[in-house]
Amino acid sequence: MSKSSEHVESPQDGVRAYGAAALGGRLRRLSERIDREAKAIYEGRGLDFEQRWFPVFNCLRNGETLSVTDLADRLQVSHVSVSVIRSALEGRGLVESRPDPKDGRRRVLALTPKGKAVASDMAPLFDALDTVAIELNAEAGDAIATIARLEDALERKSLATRVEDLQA
Amino acid sequence: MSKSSEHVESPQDGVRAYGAAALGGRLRRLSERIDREAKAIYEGRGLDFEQRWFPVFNCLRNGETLSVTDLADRLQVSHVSVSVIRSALEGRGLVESRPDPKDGRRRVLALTPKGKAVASDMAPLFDALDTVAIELNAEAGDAIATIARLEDALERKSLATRVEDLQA
DNA sequence: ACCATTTAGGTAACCAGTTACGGATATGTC
DNA sequence: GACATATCCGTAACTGGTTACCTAAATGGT
Repeated sequence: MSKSSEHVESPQDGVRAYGAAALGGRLRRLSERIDREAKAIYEGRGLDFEQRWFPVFNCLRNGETLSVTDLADRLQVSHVSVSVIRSALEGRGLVESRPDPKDGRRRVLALTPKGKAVASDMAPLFDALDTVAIELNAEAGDAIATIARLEDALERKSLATRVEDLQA
Repeated sequence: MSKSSEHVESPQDGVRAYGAAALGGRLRRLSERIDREAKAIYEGRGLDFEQRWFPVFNCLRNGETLSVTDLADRLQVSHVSVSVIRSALEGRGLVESRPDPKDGRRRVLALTPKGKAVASDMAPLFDALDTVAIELNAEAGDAIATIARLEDALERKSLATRVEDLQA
C-alpha cells in the first residue's frame, strides 16, 4: 500500500476525516503542487516563461489566431485572466495582438516570430511535460477519468441538491 | 460514457490536450467548484458560516483545545491562514483564544459556548456534507484513492525528475 | 544569570485568480 | 438612420491563500 493511503496518523488524517471540505482542499493542494513543480522546471532551465502562460501560449502554438474571449471560453477561465496573460506575453514579445478588422471590439492574438521561435525551442519540453502527465495519469490509475467522473457526478446533481435530498 | 469524457468538441478538449497544465488547472477548477457549492449551501440556509472556516472549526468541535500552529500542522496550511480564520471565528464569537499558561508564545483556541451551540446546530449539515462527499467519492470510483495515488506518484518522483529522465 | 538559538504567532506585501463595472463597437428593431 | 441592447475587453477592487519578516517567549549551553 502506498504511504499516504495507509493509516499512519499523518496530519492529513485529520483532514481526510471530513469529506467535502477535505476533498476540495486536497484537490487544491494537489493542483498547486503540480503548478509549483512545473514552474520549478522552467526556472531550473532559466526559461523566462511562466507555467500560467502555457495554456494561452499553447492555443496559439499551431499558428491559430484567437481573440481574448475565444481563449477564455476554450480554457474555461475569465477573459480578464486571459487579458492579463496576453499583456505579459506581449510584454515579452512572444505574442502580438491587433484589433480584428471585421469586428473592432475584438483583439486577435497571434505568436510573433520570436514567439514561434520560442515555441519550437520549447516544444521538446512541452512534449516531455505532456508525456510525463500521461505517465503520471497512468500511474494513478487514470486520474483524468476519475476527475471527469467527479465533474459529471456534480453536473448530474449538485452538492446542494444532494444534501437536500439527504435531509428531506 | 459520461458527457465530459467522450469526444464532444467541448471547450475542455482544448485543455485536455495538454497534460501537465491541463491536469493542474482541472484539479483547481474542480476544487473551486466544490468550495463554491458548499458555500452556496451555507448561504442558502442563511448561515453566517464560511466553508473555509470549517476545517479549523471541525478540529475544535469535539472540545479539543489547539494552538494556531497545531491547527496549521494538522490541516496542512500556513499558520497565517489559521490565524486569519481564528480572528474571523473569534469575531463571530464562535471561538475564543487565550495564551497558553504553560507557554506564553502559544494561544490555545477553543469553542465558546455559542460556538458549541452552533456546532451542534450544524452537526446534521456537517454530517450530510460528509455523507454526500462519501457518496460522490463512490460515484467517481474512489476519487480519494486516485488523488492519493497521484500524490504518491509525485512523492516518489517529482515532475522535474520525470522530465529529466525522459530527456536524458 | 546570560546570551544564542529556536519556536509561536502576528502584520505586511504579494500572487493569481475572480467579480464588478465602464467604454467602445456591433447588431437588430422601429 | 437612431436608439436599445448585447458583446468584447480593459481597469479596479476583492479574495484567499502564500512567503517574508518581526517580536515575544522558551530552551539550552556556558
